[in-house]
Amino acid sequence: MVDGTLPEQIATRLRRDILRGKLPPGTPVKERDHAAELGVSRTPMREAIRMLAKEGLVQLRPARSPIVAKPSFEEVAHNIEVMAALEVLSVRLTCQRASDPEIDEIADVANHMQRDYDSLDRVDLFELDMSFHRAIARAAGNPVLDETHGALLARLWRVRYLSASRKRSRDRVLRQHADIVTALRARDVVAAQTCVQAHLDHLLVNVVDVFDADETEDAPVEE
Amino acid sequence: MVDGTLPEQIATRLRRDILRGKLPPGTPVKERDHAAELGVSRTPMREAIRMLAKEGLVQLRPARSPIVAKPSFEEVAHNIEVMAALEVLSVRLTCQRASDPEIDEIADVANHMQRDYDSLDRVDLFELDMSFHRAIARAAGNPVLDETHGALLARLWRVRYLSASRKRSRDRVLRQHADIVTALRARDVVAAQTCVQAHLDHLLVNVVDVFDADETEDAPVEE
DNA sequence: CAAGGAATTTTGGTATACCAAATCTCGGTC
DNA sequence: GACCGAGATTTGGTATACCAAAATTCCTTG
Repeated sequence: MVDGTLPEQIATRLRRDILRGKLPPGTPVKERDHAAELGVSRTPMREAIRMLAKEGLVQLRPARSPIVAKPSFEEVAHNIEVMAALEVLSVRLTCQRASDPEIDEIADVANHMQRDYDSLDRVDLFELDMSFHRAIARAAGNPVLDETHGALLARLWRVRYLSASRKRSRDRVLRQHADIVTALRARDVVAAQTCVQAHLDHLLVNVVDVFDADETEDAPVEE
Repeated sequence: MVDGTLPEQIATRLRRDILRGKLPPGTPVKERDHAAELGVSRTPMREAIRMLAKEGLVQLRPARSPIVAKPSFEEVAHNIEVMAALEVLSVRLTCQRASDPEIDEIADVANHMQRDYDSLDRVDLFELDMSFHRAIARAAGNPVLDETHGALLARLWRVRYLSASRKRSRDRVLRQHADIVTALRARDVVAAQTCVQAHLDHLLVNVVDVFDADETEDAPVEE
């Protein structure tokens, strides 16, 4: 988890601060102040901010302080829509090209997640779920697909972090993961695509819940 | 075409040099030298190089000079594979959600291209073809899709630039564009997706030709 | 003459200082 | 009292200087 390059370390630090809520949406991210606070120069801080911008966590504005992004529901929905298309492509390619051991790697993640579901905390499980999706994208054997998918997945960090807190959908998530693995093993393209699409559709539903809860909470604040 | 920000100007300049062959693949891109040559500092040059890296034109290496990337056929094929998935998604969303005027914008590009095909030079036509694909991605009304697709399209600049020289496929390209527009107007999801997929499959075939010609030419050079 | 190591040079990484534009504030005027 | 403008301040953009790591080269030694 320890990154070598300084900008990445800074980005990791900022990312955590944003996700933990220490830097709420709308907060300006002034490169001078944050650089001084972390004891680094503006140059690597600048680069770190660009990274976060690429991930969609902060929003760059011309001749203006970048601010912590507050993704609207529409934006998140758009992200998921694209990600679904990429994962549907992934499972098709995986069914057609991947070797059995490569599919086993996906299965391993799913099994690990299922086995340790009760003993791990939310964040660990959240990381495992991300790993599952990454494994799917990687198994397709298309680096461009993997990279593009990874960029989108990174953008969903925050909202997925929130929706991971919901334990209600626990059984369904595990079941869907298992279904996907089964379909991949059977090389059943249609079934795999259907399962993946369903999985992400449910993610979208969870996101709707998160946003609903968030909005009813924000309403009285009159931002 | 005039950009305000200095890093973008530098990136544009470097991009042209790379595409024109002034900086052949494998050439190290030393930020010091190029910055001095352009009369700018290393800071914006640095940022420009990162941009080109994101576009896949140069390849960053840890503790090493970035070099001009030489995309292998596999990489290009992987790019096209992902782009096809995104455009298939695009036309589906466009059929389902776009307004008729939005579809008209796509048709305008296609018509413009067809009308002026003989009076424009290769580069202009190439730009128009890119515009057509961009228009498709934009009409879907999903900014994330548009942006992701745009990044991929940027990566194909070089190879598409080369394959645009081939006049053989002229009629087919125009016909396919027309077919896509027709399908979109009819809101025929299946037909539109089929047409788009076929269009990109043909692009891949053109790319194969380009690479074949390139390799038989490279062979005696013994790089 | 070859092989290994040390020093030099090259290169990217980082820090700092300067600049220009945009914002905010405060004072003056209508 | 409200509005407009000039100046001060804040902020990102850019240039430059310094540093540390890595590659190369040359000298020394077996």
